[in-house]
Amino acid sequence: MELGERKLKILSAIIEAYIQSGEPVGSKALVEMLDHTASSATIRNDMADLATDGYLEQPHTSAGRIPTAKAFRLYIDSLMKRQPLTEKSRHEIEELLSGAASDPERLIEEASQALAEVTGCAAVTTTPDQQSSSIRRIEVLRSGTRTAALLLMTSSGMLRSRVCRFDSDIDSPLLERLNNTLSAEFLGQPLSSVSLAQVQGLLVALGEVGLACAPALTAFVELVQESAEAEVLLSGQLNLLRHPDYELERARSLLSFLSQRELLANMLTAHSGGLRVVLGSESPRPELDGSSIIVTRYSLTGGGDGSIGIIGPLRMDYAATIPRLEYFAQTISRLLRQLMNDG
Amino acid sequence: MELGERKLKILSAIIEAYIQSGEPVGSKALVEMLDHTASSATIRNDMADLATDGYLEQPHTSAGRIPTAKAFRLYIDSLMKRQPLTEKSRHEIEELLSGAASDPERLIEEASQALAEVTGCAAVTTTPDQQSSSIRRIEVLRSGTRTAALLLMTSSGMLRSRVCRFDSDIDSPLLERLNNTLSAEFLGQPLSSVSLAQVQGLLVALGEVGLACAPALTAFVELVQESAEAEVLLSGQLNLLRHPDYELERARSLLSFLSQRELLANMLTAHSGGLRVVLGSESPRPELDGSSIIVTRYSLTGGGDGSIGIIGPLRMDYAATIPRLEYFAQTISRLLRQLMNDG
DNA sequence: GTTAGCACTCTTAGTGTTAGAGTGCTAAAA
DNA sequence: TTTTAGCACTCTAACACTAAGAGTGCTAAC
Repeated sequence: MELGERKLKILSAIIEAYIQSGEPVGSKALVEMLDHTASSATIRNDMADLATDGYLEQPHTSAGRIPTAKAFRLYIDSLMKRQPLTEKSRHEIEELLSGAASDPERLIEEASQALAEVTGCAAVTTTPDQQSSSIRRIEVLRSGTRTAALLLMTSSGMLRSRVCRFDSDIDSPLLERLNNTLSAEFLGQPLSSVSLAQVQGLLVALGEVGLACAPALTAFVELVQESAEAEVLLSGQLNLLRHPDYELERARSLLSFLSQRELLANMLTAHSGGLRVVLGSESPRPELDGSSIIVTRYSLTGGGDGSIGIIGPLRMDYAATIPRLEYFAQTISRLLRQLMNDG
Repeated sequence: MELGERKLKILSAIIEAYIQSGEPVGSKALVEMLDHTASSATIRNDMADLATDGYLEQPHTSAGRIPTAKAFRLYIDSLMKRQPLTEKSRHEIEELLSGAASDPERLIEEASQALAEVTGCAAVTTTPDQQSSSIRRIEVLRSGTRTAALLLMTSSGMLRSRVCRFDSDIDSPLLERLNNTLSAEFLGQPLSSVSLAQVQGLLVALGEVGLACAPALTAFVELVQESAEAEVLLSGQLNLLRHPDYELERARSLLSFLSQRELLANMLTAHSGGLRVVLGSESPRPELDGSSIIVTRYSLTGGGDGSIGIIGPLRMDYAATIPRLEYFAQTISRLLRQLMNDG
């Protein structure tokens, strides 16, 4: 299985040509690419070997060769020469992100859009994992005779609010009591530690007003859980429709998969760190066949971190895209740390 | 231009057959549909007349006829017999919506998804117009040495929050002063009345701490403006890709148009009330050609109202879809009123 | 191990043909 | 005057056929 140097060169050339054109690559064209260092017959022999080793396949007898997933894997893991970002594109990215909001969630959303734009793929991000962050502040604010606003702030700077309805009229003392109880119980606690059981305990502790507060407590638990789970943001789906490799059916099934946020979240959070490339055909999901996912992680000082990645056709310019994605992750990490540090 | 009764029947039959099959309709098939009340030759003559009047067109000489936009217009405005909702589908809709959240924004979002599911089209809604609603509560809550959470509640029960960064460290007295000032100035005021000028006046009134509060004031104005403008929610875009009338290019350009939320918002809010059907080819937007938009409005007791509609192929089952949409609008109005009334 | 040459295969584009669907027209019938 | 039957005509879709071109695999020579 050891591939000789020439074979590797041929394989690289085929992959790069295929990435560019999307067409099968023939021996004649390869002679040019390799600067006539070998004849077409030699190249054909090597190609035949590469095909039996599973790196190449033929759409039909008299067509050129197409790299298989195995070939892409090899290319991405060792053959590929990363294309360093030009000063100009660094600048462009910097520009796109520096205008972003000071709200961390918005920053990530805007970064996601920018990434989609820069790479021409769909971009997917998760908001920072909040499992390890804690509750910084809780407020229950009256907003009507029977409604209140529930506000939750986490140590990583995320803000979540929702309207909560009570079953009966509420008054200020009730809310004050609720407020104090919630704050006393949960302030500084990690989000992951808030359990329904604990909250039910509070219901008892609140005594006669406990029952009246039940809807708020339920809403509070939901709010905490909602805050704790990383949210998945998807941008630039339309880019996929623009790419010639996606015909309608494939695009539809991919987009349909991407709209199932939980599945997507699992894919993204499944790995611990570093860059990861998942080639569609390697994954068990048939919807991902013909597509490729590149994910990496950004991290906050507070310990939280999140995923950022792109999804596009298998035939993607990895050498240029991967450094871009990494630069995005770095920049987001830096900006978020800045936000947190003097937050 | 007066069309005789038979011609109208023929036209209706053509439209309905075309809606069902998507194929050109021929005279022979029409003989069956009209229960042999006329011969194919007669029908052909009438069809020729309808074609010269601009109601029908031929893809090519030896094909059947396809209804034009003019025909659809006539059909929708007067020919069509609305298909009343069955008890079962009423129930289904009721079911889908009753499980929805008590937060009005979520309710509308979930309704939008349900509508897309029920109609098989893309659904589009706007959150209630907040121009006429007023500020019910404002809170600035400290969340870090230099950050605070800004919270805005409106009379219609909407909740908006955002993180706001200060340029220097903040303390409780500062925030209390800011809070009091904002509340005193804006509580009960309609959202539309909040102007940058007024806020800048406050900056002066706040005296020495005014400058320190500037970021919060800017954020406040942004938050108000953001709350005031109706938000456009889009669901079920994938449904469009599933429909055979949309090939890739048409779908792409439509989805691309739909992603421009401001344009969409303009289209939706352009009319005052009642149901409206916009046939794509009638609109100046080339992206909408071949598509059709049906919009109506839902309303709140508080005076605010919003749009709800669907977007799908021109060849749509209007007779069944329109009553469904109207039922959605009614139900949402009712649910929102319930929420507001004891809110 | 590499190369030139050549027969072979397969795709693609173009052409011709045919069956079928549907029309428009004309002349007769109501 | 309106409706109908009949028929010639047109156009499409499907199929088969052909020729050109691209690319391979194999063999024999270098």
